Amino acid sequence: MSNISKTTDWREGRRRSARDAIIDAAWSLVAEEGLAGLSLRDLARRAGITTPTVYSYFDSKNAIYDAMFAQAATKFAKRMAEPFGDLDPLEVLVTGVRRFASFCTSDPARYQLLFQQTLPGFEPSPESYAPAVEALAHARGWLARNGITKARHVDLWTALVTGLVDQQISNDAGGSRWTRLIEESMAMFVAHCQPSRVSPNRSSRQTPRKGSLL
Amino acid sequence: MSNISKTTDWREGRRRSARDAIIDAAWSLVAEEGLAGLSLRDLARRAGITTPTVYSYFDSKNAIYDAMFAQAATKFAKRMAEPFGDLDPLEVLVTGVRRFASFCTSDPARYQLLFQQTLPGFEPSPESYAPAVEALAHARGWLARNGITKARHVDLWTALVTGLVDQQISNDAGGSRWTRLIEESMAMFVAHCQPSRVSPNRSSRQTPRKGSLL
DNA sequence: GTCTATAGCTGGATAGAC
DNA sequence: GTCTATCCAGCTATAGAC
Repeated sequence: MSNISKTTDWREGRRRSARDAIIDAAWSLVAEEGLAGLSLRDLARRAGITTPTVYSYFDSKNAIYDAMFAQAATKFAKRMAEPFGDLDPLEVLVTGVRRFASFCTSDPARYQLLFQQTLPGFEPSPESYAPAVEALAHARGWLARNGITKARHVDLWTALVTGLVDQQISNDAGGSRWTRLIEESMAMFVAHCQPSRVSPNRSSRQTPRKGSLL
Repeated sequence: MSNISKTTDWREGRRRSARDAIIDAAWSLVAEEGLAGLSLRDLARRAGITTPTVYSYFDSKNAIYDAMFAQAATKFAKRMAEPFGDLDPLEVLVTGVRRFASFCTSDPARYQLLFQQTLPGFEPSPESYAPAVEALAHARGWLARNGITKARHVDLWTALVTGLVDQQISNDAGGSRWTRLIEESMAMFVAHCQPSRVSPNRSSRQTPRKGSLL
């Protein structure tokens, strides 16, 4: 099918892993200096190359941030898409939120890049952004399994979940003061959205699904 | 009581208003350029002075941030301390959270400075920080009026409230997509904390108050 | 592709005249 | 207190040899 020679593939592969090595160095740097503290000098030094060499792989500093965003969004999507096995709807929701929280708290700089728009002058390209929306569609699926499809309730859920994660990262880094509230808060939330629910099956959907996933 | 001459008072007043003018210029700048985009050159230009003159009022750039923090924290404390008139406990809570959200969303840069620890290399001095904790004590009072005093519930409440505000600022600036959920979310929260409550009075406190306010 | 060298700019902060 | 002039450090990005 392809007429690309083995040599070209090989070079492409090398180029790719060199790019990845730079991105890896970038992540380790922002973990220490903060997301905004990324300088191309330090980055080059840590990657074992010089500043101009960085420019042979990335057009600009923002292109580096964009590659970091794309990598993070892809990992995020994969993590959210992992199957749950045989769990009932509420357990799916709780486990999913735990996953989300674990993903976020394990690397605050990554969380800041992905979910807080706080980097001056940077916004991700549509290609980099795409996996992130895909991942959020999964979250909607978790809610839908609990019969929760109203936009108002989805918004309330995003506020609750991001609030827990945000407080955890900002005020108890490394601990579990807020993440341990996940189960209780999800029970509260589901009980609020399904006031008359008796059994945890899908019998009493509040709104008909249109074209939503799951 | 004081032996300070009128002249000295006058000069002190002038010095003070000059400081205030610089801080005002700083707020208008960060509203446009973002909190991290504050440069002393631009600040001086906007304040109608030159860079060295800024240094005759503030020792460093961080001292300017600290003065901004102090001013914001003081305004915050005053806003939170305003009386509520004759409201029942739940109305007090809802009104208080609305106040908090209104304060936060009306100036995102101020919110970022006060509540998100995102400025590289800056942390407020204890003096500047003091009014902020005072204000949070008021919030505890709103909760206590609803019989909510458990640390776990207070944490859940802070996550919920900051999550709503955060989503509002990040994803619907200028709108009300999340702030309009305040009443519903507070009802959900209070119902969860007071599962057996029948009437909205203070009859069924869950935990005895120790030395808490109100 | 990788280097040395450096351009070009902006930042915070200071010296010293007035 | 306010200015002009300037220092020095850091940054992104590029030119050009190899």
